[in-house]
Amino acid sequence: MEGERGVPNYELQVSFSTPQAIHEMGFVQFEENQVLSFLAPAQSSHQISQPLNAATNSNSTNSTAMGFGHNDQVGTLDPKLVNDENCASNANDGNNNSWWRSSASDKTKVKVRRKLREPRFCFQTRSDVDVLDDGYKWRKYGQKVVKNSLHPRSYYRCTHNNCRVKKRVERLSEDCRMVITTYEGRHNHSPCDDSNSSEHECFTSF
DNA sequence: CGGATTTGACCAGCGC
DNA sequence: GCGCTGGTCAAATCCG
Repeated sequence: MEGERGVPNYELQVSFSTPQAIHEMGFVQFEENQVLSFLAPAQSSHQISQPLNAATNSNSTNSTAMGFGHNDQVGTLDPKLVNDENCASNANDGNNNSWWRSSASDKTKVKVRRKLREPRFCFQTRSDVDVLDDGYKWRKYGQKVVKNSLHPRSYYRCTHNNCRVKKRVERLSEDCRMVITTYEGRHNHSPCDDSNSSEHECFTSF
């Protein structure tokens, strides 16, 4: 399903929380109240780096990958979530690499899991494929029909060891070609080279 | 056969 | 307290 590595024709909308930049670039506000996005010209996806620099020059340039460092959350999160992250991130760091599937089925771990919230970043893309080739390898671990959406939401995790980055992918009900990708967390590794496409160059430049 | 995906069940959080 | 919803788990299934 994740499969089609072919020639996706992305039209990128990257979500930021810098209203100024959004305004200047003619960004379009995205559904999550504090998450904003811009629309890059179709078939010229690489131009994304330009607005990205403008929007992210204050931080994240040393980010190893599109992990959107903790500093990058720039208000895309509601205070509660931020609070949770602050509380939970320490406990999260340095865990073993199989924190989500540790056969331990004790409820306490589940509880802890629920509290963990990483910085989130939203993309809105126009694409025929659900999963953008961002250079990372993802494993699908769930799919859910969400309310007010005609399309199911898919849940992915980065397959790299010790990397807990997750992403959600869903299509807009109003426009089934629009794909909303929400990244959660930060990659602690470089993108894998299993893709020779250049798309992930622009993604990883975040 | 091993890894990836699907899918139903379970659970926590939230609003009423 | 209860029901709804989103997020995750894990067994079953699929696929290369």
